[in-house]
Amino acid sequence: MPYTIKDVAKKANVSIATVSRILNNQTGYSEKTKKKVLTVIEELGYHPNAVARGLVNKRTHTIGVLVPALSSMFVAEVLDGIEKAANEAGSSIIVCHTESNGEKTMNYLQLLNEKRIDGIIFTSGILKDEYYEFTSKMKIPMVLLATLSHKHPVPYVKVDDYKASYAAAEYLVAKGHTKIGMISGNKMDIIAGIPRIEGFKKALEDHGISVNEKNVVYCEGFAFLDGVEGSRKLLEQNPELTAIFAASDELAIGAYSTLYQMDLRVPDDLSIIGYDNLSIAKMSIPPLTTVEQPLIKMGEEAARMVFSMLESGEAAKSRIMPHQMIERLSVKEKG
Amino acid sequence: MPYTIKDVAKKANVSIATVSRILNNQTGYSEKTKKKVLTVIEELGYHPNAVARGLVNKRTHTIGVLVPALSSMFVAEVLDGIEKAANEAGSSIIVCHTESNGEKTMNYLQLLNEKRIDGIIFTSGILKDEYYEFTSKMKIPMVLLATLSHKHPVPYVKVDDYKASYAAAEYLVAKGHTKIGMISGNKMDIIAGIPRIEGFKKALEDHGISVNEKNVVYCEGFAFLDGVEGSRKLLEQNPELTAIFAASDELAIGAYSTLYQMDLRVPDDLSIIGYDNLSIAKMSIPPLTTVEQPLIKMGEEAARMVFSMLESGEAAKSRIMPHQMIERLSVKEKG
DNA sequence: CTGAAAGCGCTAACAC
DNA sequence: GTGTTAGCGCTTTCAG
Repeated sequence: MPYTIKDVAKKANVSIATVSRILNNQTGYSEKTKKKVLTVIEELGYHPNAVARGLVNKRTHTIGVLVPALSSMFVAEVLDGIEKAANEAGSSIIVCHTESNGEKTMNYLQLLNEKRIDGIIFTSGILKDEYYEFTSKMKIPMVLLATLSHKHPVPYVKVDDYKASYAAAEYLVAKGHTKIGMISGNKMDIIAGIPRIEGFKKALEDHGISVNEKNVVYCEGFAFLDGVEGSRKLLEQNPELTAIFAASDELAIGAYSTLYQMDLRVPDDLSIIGYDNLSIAKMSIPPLTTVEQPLIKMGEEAARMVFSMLESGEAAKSRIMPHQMIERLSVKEKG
Repeated sequence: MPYTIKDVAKKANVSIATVSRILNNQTGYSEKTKKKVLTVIEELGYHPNAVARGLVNKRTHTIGVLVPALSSMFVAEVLDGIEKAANEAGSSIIVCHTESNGEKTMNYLQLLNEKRIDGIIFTSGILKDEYYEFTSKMKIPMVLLATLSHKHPVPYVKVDDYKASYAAAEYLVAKGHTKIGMISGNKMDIIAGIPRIEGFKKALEDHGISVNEKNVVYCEGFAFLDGVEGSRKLLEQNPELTAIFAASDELAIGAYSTLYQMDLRVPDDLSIIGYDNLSIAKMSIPPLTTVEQPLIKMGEEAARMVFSMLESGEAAKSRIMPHQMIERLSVKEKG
């Protein structure tokens, strides 16, 4: 049984109020009693009970983080940033693995609500109406990470997918490519799907390259396997491509695999550019040129936004984080 | 302001005690009042405050997970399993990123202590004396994951590193290799370092292959960069190797990179076998043959052990999880 | 079957 | 400066 504030008070011959004041370094006690109390605390190895504190303060110093998948490198990096910033702010994170499943998500939201967490970070996925309604009833700060909502007024931190994709496509064009294909994620995905496809198309158009529907292939998601299938399909329907833009690094690495099986070399036979700059990007052979999303920083930023909202009581304003071209060896200058 | 049990009681014309009984489905109320109370709860959208509950029950339904690095695929998978099992048991996880740093770890332990978490999972790293002393004072279940302690009586769940490495080396031998090198992790690491080295050496010896110190190279850690450097060094000091055992998949992928730069082909010029079976193993080119640690299952198991200790009050017994050879294409039959 | 009341460990008026 | 006391929202005796 851990010691309580009462034990400290008794042993130091003061009231619990005094101990509390010293603990929260408020005013209203002499240097002398402070010293005495601190000594007792030290002796006892006393530490305040955060649960009790939470009950009275209505602050648990814990935030909830909802992620779609835990064993993805994307999520891992984002979590890294969130955890870091949370820790600096004296808070902990509870991570919830939603599998992008509506029911699971609602259950987690319920759980987080009961635990009276201070804020929520909702990562990459669609913010459904029911989520929004529930969380807005909770009246705690929420921020969207690597996603956004056109419908609900929730601040977000993300990269500009449209522009980043535009940049990727333009990079390929600048390297002399004109027959460029794209392996995209889900075309129903309003966040990471459509904008990247549009950005890609627009860049080609702006450079006088006509885009045929045969130039882009739509996958289920953004995973490795989608990439191996997607690239196969893309190459079948359009064998003359010299460069491919993959909407995620995993997709790109998937493409590496099928190209290898087709006995095609990157970048000699085909150039590839990815999106994300996950750790696999530099581990692959050849190292993958890609558009970086500053995932760790984005996580930090999202967490900081939650804390600032908590303090100010005002809605934070959304942040578009800068993307960046990371040039490695998977794109070859053409001609 | 969320509704409280009082609001429910008042609206249902019963006492809070009755509401509490119904909430915890105990006995001592009529079907009729139960129905009435449940209706009110529904109408109000009432949900009990877990913080208040935690204060009286001394159970927060939260466990703390200490991990050395967050953006590692190894940790991501293990977390996946832990989260899953915790969720099934109705608990949440607070993840703490220690960076294998003693001070940070102690701070986290302190924090977790104040938050009155129900149990701890300590993942891959050395359980220092000070950690043990602190946690044993907390008097809550702790289990070690992918690590163990010879000194302190803490249950663990892990693979048998010695045997798994033995198996890896033996596999190479069975494929006809006799000039086999190893890229090991830190040789000071009593958990993941030494046993793997010993298992490797023993396998070779048992098959009549003498092991020279030139056959193994010691790295700082188990990361990609260690692998690129380690393999370079290994090949320099012993150019006639035909196969390499890397003590982690990341180390193996690092080796892929330097081999590629040296214009050596896997597996034609050199066979490679890894350890872990992370998701990169199947994404690499060629797909990596490796010894699997069932990371997700290990995470689940660790969590379940914590909960069973919580219920029974007794120490769980440690579990050695089975490793498994995953044959892919990075090892070539020789001769 | 049901309610009153004490108490979990702490904070925050409010007194002195 | 310091102590007393009333909660925070809930569970749990103990009466009835």
